[in-house]
Amino acid sequence: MAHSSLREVAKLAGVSVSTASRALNSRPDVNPKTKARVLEAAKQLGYAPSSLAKGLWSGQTMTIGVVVTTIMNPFYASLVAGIENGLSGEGYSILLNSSYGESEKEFSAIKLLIEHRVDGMILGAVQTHREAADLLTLNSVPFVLLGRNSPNPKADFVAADDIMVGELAVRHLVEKGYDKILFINARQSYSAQLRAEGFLSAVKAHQSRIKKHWIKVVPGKEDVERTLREAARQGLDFNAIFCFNDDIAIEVIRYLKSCKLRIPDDVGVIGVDNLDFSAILSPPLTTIDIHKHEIGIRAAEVLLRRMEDRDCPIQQVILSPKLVERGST
Amino acid sequence: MAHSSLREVAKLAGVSVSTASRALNSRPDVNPKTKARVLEAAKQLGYAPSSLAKGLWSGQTMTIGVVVTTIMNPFYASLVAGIENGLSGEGYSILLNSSYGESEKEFSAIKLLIEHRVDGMILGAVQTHREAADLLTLNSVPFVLLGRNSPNPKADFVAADDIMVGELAVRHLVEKGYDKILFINARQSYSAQLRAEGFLSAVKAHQSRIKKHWIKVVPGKEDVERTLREAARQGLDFNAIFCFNDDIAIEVIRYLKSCKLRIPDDVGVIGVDNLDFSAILSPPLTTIDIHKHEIGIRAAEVLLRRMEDRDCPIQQVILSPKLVERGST
DNA sequence: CTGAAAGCGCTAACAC
DNA sequence: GTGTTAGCGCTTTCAG
Repeated sequence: MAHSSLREVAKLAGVSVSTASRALNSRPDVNPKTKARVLEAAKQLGYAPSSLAKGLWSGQTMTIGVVVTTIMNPFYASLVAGIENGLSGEGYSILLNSSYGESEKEFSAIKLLIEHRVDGMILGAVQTHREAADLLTLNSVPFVLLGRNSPNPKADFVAADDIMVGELAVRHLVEKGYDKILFINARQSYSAQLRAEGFLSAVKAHQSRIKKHWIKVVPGKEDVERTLREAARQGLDFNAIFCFNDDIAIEVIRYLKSCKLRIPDDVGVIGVDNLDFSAILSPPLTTIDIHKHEIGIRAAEVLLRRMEDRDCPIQQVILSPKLVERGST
Repeated sequence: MAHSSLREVAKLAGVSVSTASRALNSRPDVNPKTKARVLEAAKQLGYAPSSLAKGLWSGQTMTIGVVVTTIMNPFYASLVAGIENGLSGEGYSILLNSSYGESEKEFSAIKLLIEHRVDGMILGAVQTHREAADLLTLNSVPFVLLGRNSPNPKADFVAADDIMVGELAVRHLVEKGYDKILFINARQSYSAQLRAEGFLSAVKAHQSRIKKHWIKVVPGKEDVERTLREAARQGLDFNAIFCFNDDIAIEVIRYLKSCKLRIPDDVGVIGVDNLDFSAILSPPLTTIDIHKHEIGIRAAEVLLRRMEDRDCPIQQVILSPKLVERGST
């Protein structure tokens, strides 16, 4: 026995489909007795109204598409949880797709979501495929970017203030007396670019108290150790490392420990993201909290606003990061 | 400008809807030139076929509903990622809903998913509401349970061998020379019950080498410290703690450290789940890996099998856990 | 208060 | 090869 339709409910209740529909939607103009009969029939059949048919009619599916790199990454998991918090209260469900950081997959994910007629989308920032952007506008699907993905996006987005992230890190390290700073940055993302900008401008601002600084880019966290070995070979005598995120910071700490370097005495380490486990490392990791969960919540809010008024002014929310000082600096 | 329909594509290409449909679905019986014209029109309009209409017709939505406690929990995040891995290759998308461990929310999530006409569901184990189960069977929606939720489930499930989890922990602790073992268990879940069973049977099997043992139940990880304080007050002189999961193990370690107890010398600690951060704690946490990601993948496989043959025999996959020995024991 | 009928976008017979 | 039409499940005018 498959899903039962409104027709079957109506038949069982001995009324017409339209009456059944009215009853189930609690319309005022229906005899209480009839209504009761319909409700009873529905319950008996385990009737669940088809969102498909409803959506086809109303043009609303009550689903929101979400594309992130991968939910395995606790950072994105928090983000998605935030989105859910902001959304499920309004009756929306999340249609989840992963891009695994590949622009190609991101494109097909977006396409798929459009086909599913999601009412809106929240897009974790890969460099969005040109074709994807076209599709989005041609179908005029409301969407919000997680993190700005270009210097001057003409779309709604919610992001951390990445320039400030770079600045905060440097300022903190300087205050702690470190004067030879290595920044291990991630590759590619616009976020990374902005953090480098913030890093450099802060270095300049504090130039009297900073002897040396370097920026090294790693493709992934697997490459951290190799990069640090190289740095050693090149004679980089850093006494502090600013890591693009906590994931990288872990690798850094692991390597430094294996070199018998003491943290924070010989080398200070600071990360970004404030992941749950950061607090329980030893030493506990100093990090910059960019409010990942909050970003998700705000993204949901922005999207809802956009959905309700597609012509409202562009919404660009930039959240200020916060330093969380712990034992590693 | 909203979504364009097949009719608009057809009009722009100067053909009928059926021809357009055939062209877009690469049917053999359509003139190559016509097809090209249709494809061009579709591209120009950014046409994306409506899954709603398709689903209404075909009875398939190519979506799978997933209900877990919360994606914030890295354990469930891994699970969901595993599910996605096993599913997205087949063209399915995931409709995600959280239960936050509340039976009430779980019920509405299931109901919502049925309304969305998901082709199948994967359910993280809360004690599934009676009404929910009825709805599931009445609508004959294929589903798979994550973790068995009762002694003798008549449904497909994929779960860790929880009895063995309990046994492995005890055996390992005994081999390491610990002889006074405290088991900090979780509340309510059937999993917890089975682990306790395994724990007790192993204690019995090794009774010559175990002096004392206790089981304490904690409602949540926030209650760990209080529970350990109580234990101390009661004079429990354990020298090893088996924790229901790594999350709890962290709290335990934190507390033990604050008491200046040395791990693993004064007290051994073992957890369950092998979360990513377990390896980087200090000391690194000995844990039991129940293959969370694998569980997700297998659940996807089982569901696909069930969907393709709704009458195939009940599938109950039980994965053997594996001890991961590290510094905490 | 209730029923009949049209239509949302699509596919698959069935004609031509 | 291509067009016409019915119908998937629902809501909503429009008639009674």
